[in-house]
Amino acid sequence: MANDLNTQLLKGTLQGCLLILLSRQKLYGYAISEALSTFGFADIPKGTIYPLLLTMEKKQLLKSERQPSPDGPTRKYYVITAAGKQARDEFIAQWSTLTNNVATLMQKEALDEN
Amino acid sequence: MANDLNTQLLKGTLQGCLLILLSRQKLYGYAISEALSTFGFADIPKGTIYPLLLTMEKKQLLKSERQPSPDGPTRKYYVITAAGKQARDEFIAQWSTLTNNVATLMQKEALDEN
DNA sequence: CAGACTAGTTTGCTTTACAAGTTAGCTGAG
DNA sequence: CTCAGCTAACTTGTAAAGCAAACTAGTCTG
Repeated sequence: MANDLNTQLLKGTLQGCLLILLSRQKLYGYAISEALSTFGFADIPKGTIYPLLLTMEKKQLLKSERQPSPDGPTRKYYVITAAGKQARDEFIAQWSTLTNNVATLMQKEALDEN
Repeated sequence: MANDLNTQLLKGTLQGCLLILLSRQKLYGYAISEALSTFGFADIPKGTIYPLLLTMEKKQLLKSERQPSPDGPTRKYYVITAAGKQARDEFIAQWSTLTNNVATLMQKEALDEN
């Protein structure tokens, strides 16, 4: 329980994370959802990840290639595009700004104990 | 331009920031929007902040007191409640988890240079 | 009085996460 | 052969949150 990631906090972040993940290697949706959990994003539902990948493809941040799988239906691999790399770098810059702002806010504010 | 904070990245974060801000002192909406800009959250629109405060009051994370202002209409000061402090602590925990996850992801992934 | 500033509210739009359900291929147990 | 269980992807509909824009109103200065 405790630290389940609030659905709202994820917004916007997830797309950035996918761009970073796909920077190194092409992956298909099912593998992405497994990879994310190794980074602490436990159980991001497939109802979240697949539609997001489709949207990103429409925005031309990703392109896709179908390849047969040894264990089941055809896989759809996603590859990052030049526009995707640019979006990734913008995400990193914005993320850095945001975390700095929040860190400052948390430092400056003496929190009441209870 | 460059680092204007993406609207999506803010989601969920803003409520946590307000809880932290209001942990130390009661503030009214107009002052909050000015205080936020000193923490790097430049120009969060009033169309964002006022509705959020009302929602948080409905959720009983905040309560409000009206006090006359020397410079204009009556101010509505917001005070954090016990439930608000609990929500604040949960936000801090979740925020910490999220930033750790993203940091790990960014480290592990060697980013292509362009 | 007019304009600028302070202060708060409301309406409607857009994006995004997600639950839930659907389709479909493969493998191994019985 | 059949069925369960896993792999793999897509679709529909809903809710939350940020925000633009418009509106109401009080105060202060020129």
